[in-house]
Amino acid sequence: MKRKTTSSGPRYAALIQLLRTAEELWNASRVFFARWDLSPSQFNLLNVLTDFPDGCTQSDLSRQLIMHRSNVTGLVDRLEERGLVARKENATDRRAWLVVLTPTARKLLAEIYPHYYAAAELVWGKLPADRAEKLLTELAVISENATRAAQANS
Amino acid sequence: MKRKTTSSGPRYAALIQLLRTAEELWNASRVFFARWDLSPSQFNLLNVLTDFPDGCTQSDLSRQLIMHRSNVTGLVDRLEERGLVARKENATDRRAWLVVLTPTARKLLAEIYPHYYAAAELVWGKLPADRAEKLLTELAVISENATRAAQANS
DNA sequence: TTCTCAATGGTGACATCTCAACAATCGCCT
DNA sequence: AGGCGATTGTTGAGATGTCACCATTGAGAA
Repeated sequence: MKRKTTSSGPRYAALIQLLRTAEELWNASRVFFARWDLSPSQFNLLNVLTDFPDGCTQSDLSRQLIMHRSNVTGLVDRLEERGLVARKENATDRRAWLVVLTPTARKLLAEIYPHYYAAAELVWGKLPADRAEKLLTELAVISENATRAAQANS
Repeated sequence: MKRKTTSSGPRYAALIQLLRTAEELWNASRVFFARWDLSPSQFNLLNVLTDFPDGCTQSDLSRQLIMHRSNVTGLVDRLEERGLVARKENATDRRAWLVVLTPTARKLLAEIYPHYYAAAELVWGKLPADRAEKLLTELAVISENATRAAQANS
């Protein structure tokens, strides 16, 4: 398995490494939530719902989770089958459902959160809070740049 | 749409933001490569292959791309249909294919790379090289921590 | 040599995601 | 009131990803 050494620009290589790291983070979260038989997307959905005690439209959910509406359908379907979520009829808008957490889901989340907090501590490790904040700020800028660069037509 | 204010630990919130940013980066790369009708995974596969002029086993590819072997099958299938990749027989190991780039793929990559380099410049923006390097180092540590934290059973 | 164990690639089942198209409904404008 | 464009959720096609299982092949131990 011979391997050539690449002589690409450093920023190009760094970008690839950045994407790689992003992927690993996501994979780690997938492994983490597998303990409760949840996917990261499922947990994110439940987590978002805790902020909306009165329920949340599927379209709202799709915006919060940055995913396509059609994807929310199946996600809610499976969570509903497991009894973690319920679709309530919406009196003011007969097109839209109101998705709400069930007590079962609240119990499950209460069990998960302490582990998640602990994991967050482990993930950030000894990195001081101000460094972590700076890292997040820089990452946010980079992410915006990436979104803009992706659509540039040059 | 009433929204409660969450009072979770800052590191927990920061972790969620980190994952969110990682997702946005990945999405941006998806938009970017759509111009050439490629998915990020397809580009990554082709890009890895440029480092292996003599070809590469599908298992090797799966390790390089950090994905399951069975996923490489379909990925190579579709790239082969498009004439970007070829499966050569392997004399020394009759189980394994040797996946190689076609001239068409090399031409396509030669067209993409300048755009990719330019995009990398845009993505990193004014961030000085030493800051970028530090960010990547910290991210790598975080990623390792995440992988470890995901498997912790406490 | 033969036997056993590991590695390779393929398949099927399934979750997750996108996109395009669709019917139902809403809301606004005339 | 009527009409029209936008929004909502669903569906189907298809790519991407995991996992478990399988037959074939390789490689080393008995």
